[in-house]
Amino acid sequence: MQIPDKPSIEGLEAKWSDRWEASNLFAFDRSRTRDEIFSIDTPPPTVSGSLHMGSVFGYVQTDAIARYRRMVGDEVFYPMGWDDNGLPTERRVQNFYGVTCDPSVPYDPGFKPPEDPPKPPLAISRRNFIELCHTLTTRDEKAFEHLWRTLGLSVDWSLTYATIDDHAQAVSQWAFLSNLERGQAYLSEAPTLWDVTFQTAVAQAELEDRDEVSFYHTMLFRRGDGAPLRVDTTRPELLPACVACVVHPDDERYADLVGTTLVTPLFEVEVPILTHGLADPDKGTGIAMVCTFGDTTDVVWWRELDLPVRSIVDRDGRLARETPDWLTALGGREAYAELAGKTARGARDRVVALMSANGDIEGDPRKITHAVKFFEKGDKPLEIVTSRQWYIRNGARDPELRDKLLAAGRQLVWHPQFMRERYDDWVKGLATDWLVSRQRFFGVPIPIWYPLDDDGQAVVERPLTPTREMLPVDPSSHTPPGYGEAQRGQPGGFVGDADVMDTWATSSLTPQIATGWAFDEDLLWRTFPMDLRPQGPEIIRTWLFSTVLRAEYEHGTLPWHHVTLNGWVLDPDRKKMSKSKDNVVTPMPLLEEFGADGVRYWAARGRPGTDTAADPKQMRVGRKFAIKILNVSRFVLGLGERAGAVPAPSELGPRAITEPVDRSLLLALAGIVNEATSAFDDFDYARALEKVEAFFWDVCDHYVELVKSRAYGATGTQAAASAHATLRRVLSILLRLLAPFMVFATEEVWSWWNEGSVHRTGWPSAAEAVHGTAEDTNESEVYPLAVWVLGEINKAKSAQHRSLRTPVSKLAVLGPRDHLDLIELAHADIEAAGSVIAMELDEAAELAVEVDLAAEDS
RNA sequence: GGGCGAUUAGCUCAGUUGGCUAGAGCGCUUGCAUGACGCGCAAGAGGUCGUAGGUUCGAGUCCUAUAUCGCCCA
Repeated sequence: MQIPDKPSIEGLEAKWSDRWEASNLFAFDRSRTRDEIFSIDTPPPTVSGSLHMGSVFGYVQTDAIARYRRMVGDEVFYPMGWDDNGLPTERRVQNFYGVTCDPSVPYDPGFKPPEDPPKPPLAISRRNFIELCHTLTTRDEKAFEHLWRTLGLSVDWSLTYATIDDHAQAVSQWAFLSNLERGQAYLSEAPTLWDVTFQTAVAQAELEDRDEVSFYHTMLFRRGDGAPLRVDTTRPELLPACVACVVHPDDERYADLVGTTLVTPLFEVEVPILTHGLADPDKGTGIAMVCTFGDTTDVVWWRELDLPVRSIVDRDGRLARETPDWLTALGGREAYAELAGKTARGARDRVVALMSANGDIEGDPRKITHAVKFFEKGDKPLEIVTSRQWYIRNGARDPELRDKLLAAGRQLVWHPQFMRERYDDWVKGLATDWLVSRQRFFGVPIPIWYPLDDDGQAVVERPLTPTREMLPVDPSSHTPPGYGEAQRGQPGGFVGDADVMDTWATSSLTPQIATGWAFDEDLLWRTFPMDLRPQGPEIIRTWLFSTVLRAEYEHGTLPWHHVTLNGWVLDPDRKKMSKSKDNVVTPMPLLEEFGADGVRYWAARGRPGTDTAADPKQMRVGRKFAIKILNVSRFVLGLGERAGAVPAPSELGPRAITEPVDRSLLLALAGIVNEATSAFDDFDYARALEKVEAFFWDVCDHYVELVKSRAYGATGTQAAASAHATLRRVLSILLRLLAPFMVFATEEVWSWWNEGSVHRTGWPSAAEAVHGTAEDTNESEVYPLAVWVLGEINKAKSAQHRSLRTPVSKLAVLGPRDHLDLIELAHADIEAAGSVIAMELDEAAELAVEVDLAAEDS
């Protein structure tokens, strides 16, 4: 046995993570069967994001659960993934290298990114761009893996996947094709929320409302009788796209105008006045112009009132260059020519100027603040354009499916339970099917081609699909079955769908990707449906929901049995961390300062679902805790090495435990084992840690002090042996109870006196704690009573500012007979620990202690 | 505007189905060189449990209202 003289936690992370890796300690044994396996659907972190404490927090909590499961005998399937496909990566590549993707630029096989990001950015080909994405994500993934290893996450690294890798692409495409075959995916030309900066469609789940300052302009429309009618709008530039005006059906001010028509100012287009319940009589003049499309309400009016499409905003956010053919009046065509090609904002200023000059605007613009829809990653308001996009049905328009999904949410066990409300709210609030196509580059291609008719027009109703063996495919470089590359773009040939899928369309399949669905059926049935999905609460509506949806489609089951939701990490001032506030705390310096166990301790103290501040003070507590584990272990294990009056460890069997104080402590330990176990079984790692930690410190501060003299042999070999055996048993059990949290300190200590890793030993049981000792529950109070008496002695010494070694010339313990009997059982330990010269027990109604200290200077 | 959560000692938080004088850590104060640890040990001060009602023999815990903060969604 090698016990260092001065144990230290420095360097334990590197030492043990290297050994664990070398010995494949956390390797998954895929020969085990489903009932023996606990499988975890680790949420792949977005590697293009920064490393911050939020990344650490939830993953540590999950790791604690994984380690517990492994110790109770489960074979833990615990893969890590990287979420690297999608817009965040594209954006990071653009900023990092100073490039933009221009699909019209030819591929340059020898391309090297510039040393310094150039301004303006360099336009590069799609293929070069994607290569840079791969380069950068590979690099980012290494940084993440290093962090995870330093933290001691017990994942099996051989199972690692990335959402852009070939396997994930194949799974994603295969699931999409399955959805298509079953009619769950469909192509539709419809008004689509469009981000003009990223030039892509976005889905409902990616929307964000932001308050924007805007201005109401009062425009004068002309009634049939020539009289003016005031219409308020915040978007006068959309006037050429006006297709109707609506008023509320109960609004008597306009009742007699309903059914008549108005002529728009400046452009002189005749539009009907219609009624609709969504027209708000209190907004502006109570009469709204309907444009295709200014906002989502316009889309509702357009659909429900059966209005024509008169679109003027192009996909780049500018007004169409060509003058629309529905503008027939000469003045209108001239006015439009001034707007063509302008941004929405520029066109607005110009159209207001033109109308003011014409007398078509009344009064001054009025400032208002209203909610405007944004793409969550964008910084310009969304436009609505009509385009052909792929959708997956999600229950928004299918009550039967919606009910199934709600039932699935009830079947899933949520930790904490109240989080389920957010899922229910989301499912009930779904307005549109899930738009999955994106007009971007670094993503999983939609695995579809379209035949071209004799005129070279795509026949979108008859998409061409690949076989499973072909996956993953890139329709822009692979050819559909039965066609040759020469037919690409030719009449009678084919054309590939140029779009990629939404990143969630792949991320929603992490259970299928990880467990080998469609490609490794043997692994699938051993690990699916998975046991646990840990994740953050902010992605219930996206990730969790879409994963439940895909599993419902593919398997008709839940993807997992349990979901744990971690809380937010707040900055030390309890504010939400975000890059814009510049209060993001990065983990590596903290790991260096407090050690992985210190940081893990902080994370594991965060209750499930509860927001927690990234508080270095808590990490310092964790660091001291880890050091204490080393030190107390050194004491316990060092006892056996002393020659002389104490027994060798090999002589310590269960029968060595003879002292009532020791048995009493072990009874308490048995209770702690039970509490920690049931807390863990309920995924409440924090409660388990709290209970065990409190007991650990109690043992260090009270039990050890109480029996220290006896352990050194002051009252004979047998009594010493009882203390040794008890201390060793308690240490062994506590190390295992703490192993899921303090992974490095416990492993280090374990290695001093055991073969193998503490992380592959069995979780302790209450029976083990009291094994071989008479379970006399009458004795359970011996230890706490003895600690209480010793505390009273200490109090007396402290009150007189005396050393704790000051002899007690006389100690009188007063109390009821049954209590005195129990205290008597610890008589010798109390005397030794309190330096008591004479101790007497006197019967009394109330428990009390009288302490006489020896004279000061003796 | 709707939903959910939080509100307990100066700070960060426990308090599991209502039951004893409401706990811990940090910080603070005062001490202590004891053969694991001074990154330690002992003792102490510090709270009308956001507010107002209600149920109950009994409420930090249950109910209602209200305030403040946070998150999610309109």
